[in-house]
Amino acid sequence: MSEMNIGQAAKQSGVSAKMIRHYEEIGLIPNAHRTAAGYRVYQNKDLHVLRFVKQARNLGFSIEQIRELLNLWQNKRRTSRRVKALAMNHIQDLDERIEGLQEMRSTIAYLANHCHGDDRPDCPILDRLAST
Amino acid sequence: MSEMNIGQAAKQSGVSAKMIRHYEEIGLIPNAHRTAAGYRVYQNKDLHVLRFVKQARNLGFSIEQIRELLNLWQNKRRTSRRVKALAMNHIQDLDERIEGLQEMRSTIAYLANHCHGDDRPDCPILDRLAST
DNA sequence: CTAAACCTTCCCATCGTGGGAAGGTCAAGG
DNA sequence: CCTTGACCTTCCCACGATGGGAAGGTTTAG
Repeated sequence: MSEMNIGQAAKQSGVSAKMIRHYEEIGLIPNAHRTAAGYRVYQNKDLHVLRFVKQARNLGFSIEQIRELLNLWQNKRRTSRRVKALAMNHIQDLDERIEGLQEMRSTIAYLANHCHGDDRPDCPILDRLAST
Repeated sequence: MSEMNIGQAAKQSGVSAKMIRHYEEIGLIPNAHRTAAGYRVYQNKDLHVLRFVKQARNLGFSIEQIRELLNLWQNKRRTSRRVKALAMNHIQDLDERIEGLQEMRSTIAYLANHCHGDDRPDCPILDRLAST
C-alpha cells in the first residue's frame, strides 16, 4: 500500500485533501507526482512530510514557521540551535497570546461575578462596556 | 464639538475609520448621517456606540456577540441574566482557547528543554514532529 | 487659486480552512 | 459494453477582523 490517491493520503496523515492541495500550491510541500490522468499520487515518504506538517500545526506553528522547520528537518547540517530558537520564539508568541486572553478572561469574570444575572436590567458588564 | 467627520470620530473612539465604515456596512452600527457632499457625520451618541464596540472588542467579544450586547444595552427591558449568560459563554470560549494554547506551550517547552540548542543537528523537537 | 488634508467607494491581502460547482476518471456489477 | 457511484481535478467563494491602497471628490487654510 505504498501508492495512494489524495483521499487515502488525507486519511493516513490527518491533513484534509483540501489542505494538502493548498500546501502544495503555496510550496510548503513538494508537488505530488501525477498519474497519466492527472491524479496526485502519494508514497510513504510523502505521508511523513504531511504528518510532520500536521504535528507542527497541532503545536500552533504558523505555515511560515513550518516551512523553516521542514527545511531544518531535511537539512542534515542543521544546528539544533536554530530549531530551538524557532521553538522559543513560538513559545514567546504563545505566552503573549495566553496572557492577552487571560486578561480578558479575568476582566469579564470579575464583571460577571458582580452581575446579578436575574430579571433586573442593571448590569455591570454593560456599564463597563459603556464607560468612558 | 458635537458634529464631526469620520476621522475625528475614529480618534475619539479608538476605532479606525476603516473599521467604522465596515461596522456600518455589516449593520453592527446604524448608518451615519451624511452631509450634502456625502461625508459621514458623527455626534456624541454615535461616539458612545463606537466606544462600546471598542471596549467589547478589547474584551475579545466577537462581532456577533457585540451585536447582541448592543441590542441588550439599548433594550431597557433586558434582563441581566441574558447579559451574564452571554458573558459566561465568552468566558467558556476563552478558557478553551487558553487551555489549547497552554497545552501547545507546555509540549513545546518540554521539547525545547530537552534540546541541546548547540551546533549538533540532533533535536527532540524535530524528532517529535516527525514521529508517527 | 492652489495645495494639503480630508473624505468617498472599490478592490485586494492577510491566515488557515472549508464549501461547492463543473467536469474528468476509475472500478465494480449488470 | 454501459451505467453508477466514488473518486479525482481546477476554480471560485466564504469566513472574521483588519489593513493597504488606488482613483476620485470636498473642504479649508494660505
